[in-house]
Amino acid sequence: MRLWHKMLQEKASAVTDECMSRVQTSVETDLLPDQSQQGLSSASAIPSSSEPEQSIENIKVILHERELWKKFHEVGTEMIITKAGRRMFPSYKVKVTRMNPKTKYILLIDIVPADDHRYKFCDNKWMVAGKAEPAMPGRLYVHPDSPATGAHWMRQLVSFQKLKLTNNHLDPFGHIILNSMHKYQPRLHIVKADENNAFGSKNTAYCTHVFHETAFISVTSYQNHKITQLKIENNPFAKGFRGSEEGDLRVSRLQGKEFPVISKNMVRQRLISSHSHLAGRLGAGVLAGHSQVLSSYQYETGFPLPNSDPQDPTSNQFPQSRDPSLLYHCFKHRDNGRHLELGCKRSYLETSSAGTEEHYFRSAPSYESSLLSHPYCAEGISSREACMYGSMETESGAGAGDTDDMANSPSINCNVWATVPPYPRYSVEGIAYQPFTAHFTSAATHSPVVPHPTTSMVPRSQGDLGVYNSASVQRDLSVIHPSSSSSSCSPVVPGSRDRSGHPSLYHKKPESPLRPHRDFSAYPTQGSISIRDPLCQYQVELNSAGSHWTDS
DNA sequence: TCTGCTAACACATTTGAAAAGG
DNA sequence: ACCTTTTCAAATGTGTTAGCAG
Repeated sequence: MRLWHKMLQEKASAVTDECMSRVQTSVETDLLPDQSQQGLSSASAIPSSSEPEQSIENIKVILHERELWKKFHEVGTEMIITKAGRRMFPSYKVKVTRMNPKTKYILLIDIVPADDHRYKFCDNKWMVAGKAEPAMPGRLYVHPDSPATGAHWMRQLVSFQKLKLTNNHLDPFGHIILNSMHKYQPRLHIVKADENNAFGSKNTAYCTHVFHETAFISVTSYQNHKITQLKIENNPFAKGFRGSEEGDLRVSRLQGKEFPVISKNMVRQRLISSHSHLAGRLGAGVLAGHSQVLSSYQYETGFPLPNSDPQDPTSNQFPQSRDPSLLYHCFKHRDNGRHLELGCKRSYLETSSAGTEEHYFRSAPSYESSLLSHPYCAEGISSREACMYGSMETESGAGAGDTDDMANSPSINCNVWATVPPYPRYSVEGIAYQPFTAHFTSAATHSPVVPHPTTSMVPRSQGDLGVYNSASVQRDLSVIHPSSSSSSCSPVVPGSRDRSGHPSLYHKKPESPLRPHRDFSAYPTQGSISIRDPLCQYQVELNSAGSHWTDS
């Protein structure tokens, strides 16, 4: 952690003292009564007296369908990840207010590890099963409407429902890559577009909002039957699995039987439930109790109750990004009873430790700064689908669990776009921000990690998808703070320029129209990235020594 | 044997183009 | 000719399941 802190300081070296002094690090969970009644969770930054009323830290974000999220969260949200990519459900939707109606903003989401553990579903509970796998490339999902004016964002719900999760490390579609059986925390970033409708320059202000009820464990198949039932009950696409009250009639219908059939998963779940339930209450006679439990649907929740605060911030210290390579993508895209073993070391609940929101906010490092250290340009964006930015950059030597340094870190939360490489040892080379279809070879030259899809690989235009890998996303944004919701913001640091003299690393021409349907593309502009070609994927490799997730 | 992953499957919803109507 | 509404097929999203692999 000390190394991590040092690196942050190095990163901040390019930032003026004035900038540092103006850093807005404190954020506040703000759940308004009326919003609570609406089932909305809001997160807003503490307003800065020196900032205009509609400055970025005043933006309020309300999580849509918060009650539904809480339902899942109380049971232990699981999100299916597949090779082809799977949507999240509940989908991430927010209501944004207090934006400057005329200012243009870019909304994006990233999903960062919530801790450095690998989990397994044991005894109907999520338990730590070991150390986490190396983090996947930290991709960002940029809302397809970005950039858009505050009036646009506030007009209606902002939906990220088309965000997809995958476990394919070589995913060519720009989906967010996750490891199965790991816990993750989605985060929303609101970035103020600069004068060029871009962000990435030093003077880019942004804020980050985290709703802890959106945390989830990624799985390739559902582990907790309660989650399955919640999904079936609430997801329209799963209506086909809604049977009668028993919920199994469809299964029997599919199998041409006249009686309900208990699926394997349900049997597993019920056995697990009965095992734990009876073991706890009866201590014996498990077999005798099975039939009763099978019919009574008594399940134990795998996640701790809300009050137990499984997303405790102090439990979320974990190494940051692990892979040195940085990738930019942008291309168009059409869019068991076996768990009864008792070898679990400690429960998922136990991995959390007590912590306060105050602690979280005060100790929050500047993990956003590097997220924004890579260029984004929405020029030419014309896709209804989102752009995704990802990073495979990693940090070696950064350890998990060093909470003290984190808590004691002074104003390192300088939320401005880095104008120099986040870390001296990293450098962007071999700029490959070229239309994928036209510069395949060139891009491939610089990107040995992610395969370069040809146009033939791209499904028909169900969605135009841009993928951007943001350096340091994993590294600097990985520590999740478990308040009911939280946010952190930054002020604008005016007058800054990137190394190439451009006002920003990512930019969009001011005249670029805002359309409902957009195509995303990116192109290099002397070290900056912009988006132009709807059928492209861009990759940039950071020149950095390989790093590994270490415990140091 | 245990555990996790994948592909195929059936069903429901969404999407978008074509047809119909005003 | 233009616009709106309706229709319908294809695409997409979903959980389940059997089988495979380490």
